[in-house]
Amino acid sequence: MKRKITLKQIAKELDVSISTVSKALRNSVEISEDTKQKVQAFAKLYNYRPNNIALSLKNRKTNTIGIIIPEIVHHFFSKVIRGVELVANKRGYNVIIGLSNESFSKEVINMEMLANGSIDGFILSISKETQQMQDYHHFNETMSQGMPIVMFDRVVSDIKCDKVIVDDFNGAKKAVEKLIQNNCKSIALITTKDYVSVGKLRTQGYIEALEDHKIMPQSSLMLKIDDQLDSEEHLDALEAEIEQLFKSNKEIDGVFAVNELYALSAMKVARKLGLDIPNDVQVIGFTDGVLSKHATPSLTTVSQHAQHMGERAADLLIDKLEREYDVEEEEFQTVIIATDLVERESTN
Amino acid sequence: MKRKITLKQIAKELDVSISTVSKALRNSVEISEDTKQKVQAFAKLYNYRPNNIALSLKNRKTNTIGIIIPEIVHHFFSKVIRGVELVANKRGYNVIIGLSNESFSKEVINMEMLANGSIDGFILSISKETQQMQDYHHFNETMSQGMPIVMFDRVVSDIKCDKVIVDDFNGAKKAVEKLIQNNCKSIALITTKDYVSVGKLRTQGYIEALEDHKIMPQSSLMLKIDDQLDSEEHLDALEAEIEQLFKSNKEIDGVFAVNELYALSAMKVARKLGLDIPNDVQVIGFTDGVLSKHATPSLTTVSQHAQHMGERAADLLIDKLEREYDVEEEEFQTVIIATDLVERESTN
DNA sequence: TTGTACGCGTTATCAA
DNA sequence: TTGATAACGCGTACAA
Repeated sequence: MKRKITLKQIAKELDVSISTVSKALRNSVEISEDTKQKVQAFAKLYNYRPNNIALSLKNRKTNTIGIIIPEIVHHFFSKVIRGVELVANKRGYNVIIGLSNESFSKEVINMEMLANGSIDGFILSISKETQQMQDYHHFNETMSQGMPIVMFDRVVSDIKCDKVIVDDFNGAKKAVEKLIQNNCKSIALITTKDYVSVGKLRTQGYIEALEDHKIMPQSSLMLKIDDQLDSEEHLDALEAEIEQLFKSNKEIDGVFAVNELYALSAMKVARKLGLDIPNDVQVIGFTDGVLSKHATPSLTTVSQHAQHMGERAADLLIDKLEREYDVEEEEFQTVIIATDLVERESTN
Repeated sequence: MKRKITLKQIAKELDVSISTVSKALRNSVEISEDTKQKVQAFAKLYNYRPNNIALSLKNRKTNTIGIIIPEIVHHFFSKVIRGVELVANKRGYNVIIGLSNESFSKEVINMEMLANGSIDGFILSISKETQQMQDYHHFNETMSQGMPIVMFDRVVSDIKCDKVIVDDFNGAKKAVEKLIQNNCKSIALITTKDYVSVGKLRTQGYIEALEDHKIMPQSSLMLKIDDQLDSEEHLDALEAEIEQLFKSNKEIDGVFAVNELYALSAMKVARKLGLDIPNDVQVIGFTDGVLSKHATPSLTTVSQHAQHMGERAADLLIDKLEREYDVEEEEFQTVIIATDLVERESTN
C-alpha cells in the first residue's frame, strides 16, 4: 500500500532538488528541456498530483465552498445543492455539506467546524430554530473573520450579506390571483407560523391578492400549521387540522398552500370529504417537488427554480471570493428569482 | 476585516513563543499556571480555533469523507447522505460531496479532485455509465494509493472493497411472492437494462419467485427500460412503453416495478386503460421515496432503508480509517441490508 | 540551469 | 518552565 507520491520523493529518486521538480512540472523556462522531460515522465509514471491540502495552506485558499442546509432529504434543497455543485465544479471548487437538521446548535457547530480553514465561504439557508430564536451571532462572527456568506431562500434581512431569494410574495400573489380568476370565491390559505420568513411572505402575497380584488381576508380561512406537524410522522395531525378547516368553512372552493405537503394533504382531505378537485375545490401549492407532478390529480404549483437559485448563489459567492480586494466597499446584492406558475390538473 | 487569529499572532501579542502558546492551549503540564491562564484568556477573547488545513497537513489526515453519488435530487441518495453525515459528524468527520451525474468521466474527475489530499476515504455508488463501460481503473488506483473505498447500492463484485448493499434479490422475490399470494396469475416486471446491477438482481428475484411457484417466466411480460427514459423529460415515452406492455398482455393482473417511477407510471397507465388498482391490477414498487406514500392509491413498496445504509457505510469507512495498521490483512466486508415490504393501497 | 531558503499554521521533540 | 527547530507538501524569490 503505497502513499501518494510527493515532490520530495520524486526529487530524491531523480537526484535533483525539490524546487527543480516543482519547476519542471510547471514547465518553467528556467529548467532544461532534458530535466523537464525526465521529471515529467517520472511524475506521469507515478501519477503525481499536487497535494490539495498543502496548496490550501500555502495559498490560504481551499477552493471549497461550504453549504449549510436544514435538511437534505428534500427536493428543494437537493436541487439547490445540485445547482451549487454544478457551478462550483465548473469554476474549480468543491462543495462540502453540513446539515443543521433545523437545529440552531447544529447550525452553529457545523459552521464553526467548517469555518476553521476548511472552506472559503458559505452558502446557507437558516434553520427554523434559528429563525425562531433570532440569534444570528454566528453569521456575523463568520463574516467579521473575512469569510463571505451567501444566504438563500430563508434569509434574514438584518444580516448584511449576499442573498438569493425566491419572489415569494409575488409568487403567492399570482397563485391566488389565478384562483380568483378561476372564479374561486372563498380561498383558504394553509401556511406556516409567521417566523418562517418565506411562509410570512407567501401569506402576505395571499392577503394582498385578495385585497386587490376587494375580497376581505378572513382569519378563519388562514390555517397556520405548527412546524412540528411538518414531519412525515405527523401527517395525521396535519390532515386533522385541515379537515377541521374544511368542515368549519364549507364554502371553501380554493386552497393556496405554501408548500407541497400541505397542498397534497389538502387534496387528500378534500377528496375524503367527497369534494372533487378541481370542480369543487381548486388547489395550488408552492414548491419544486416531484410530488406535485405525480399527484392525482397533478398539482398546480408555483415553481421556485431551486437549481437556478443554487447556481446564482454559487456564482455570487465565487465572484466575491475571486474579486480583487479593491476597497472594502462591502456592497451586497440580493438576487430575486422569479417564480413560474405551473398549471396542472388541480386548477381549471 | 480581520483574518482568523493564529498561534503566531497570539505569541507575538503576549510576547512568548509559538510553542508556548500551543502547549498552554492544550493545557500541557509543562507550562506554568500563570502563563496558561494568560494565554487561554487571550485565545478565548479572540476566539482562537486551530486551522483545520494546517492540522490536516501535519497529521496527514483530513477527517473528511468524500461521497460520490450519481444524482442528488433523488430520495434514495439524499437519505443515504443524511445517514453518512449523521455518523460522520458524530465521529468527528466532515462530508464532502461529488456528483457524477451518471457520467463516467465526471466520476473519475471528481474522484481525482478529492483524492489529492482533500479526504481520507470514499463512500460511493457508481454511475450507470461506469457500470456500462465496466472501466473500474479509478477505483483500483485510488485504493492502491492507500485510500479506502466503501461502495453502496450499486457495487461491482470485481472490486475488492467494503460494500453495503440492499438485499435486492430477496426484496424482489418477497414482493413477487406477495403478489402471487394475493392471487395474481400474470405478473409483469418493469425493470432496467441488465447492466444496472441492482436492476439485474431484482429481475432475478422476480424470476426465482415465479419459478418457485411453478410459474413460467415469460419474456413478453418483462419490460426492460432504457436509461434514457428515466429522466423526467421522457415520461411520455416511458408511459408509452408501459401502455404497450399492458395492451399486448391484457391478462396482466400484477406488476412488480424495480423503482418508484416505473411503478407510478404503471399505475397511471393502468388507470388510463380503465383498470382499477388494486382490484384489476396490483402493483409493488421498490424504493424509499415519498412518491409511494403520497401516490393515489398509495404504493406498496420494498423499503431499502437508505439512511441506514449511509450510516453503515460511514461506520465501515471510519472504522477502517481509524484501525491500527495491524497487518495488511485486507479483509473486506459486505454488509447486506434487509428490505421490508411496506404494504399500502396498491395491493390487496 | 539548478538549488537554497522561506512561509503557510500546527505540533512534537529536544535543548536551554 | 520556556523556546528553538523540524516536519507535513508546495511554490517562489533569490542565490549560486
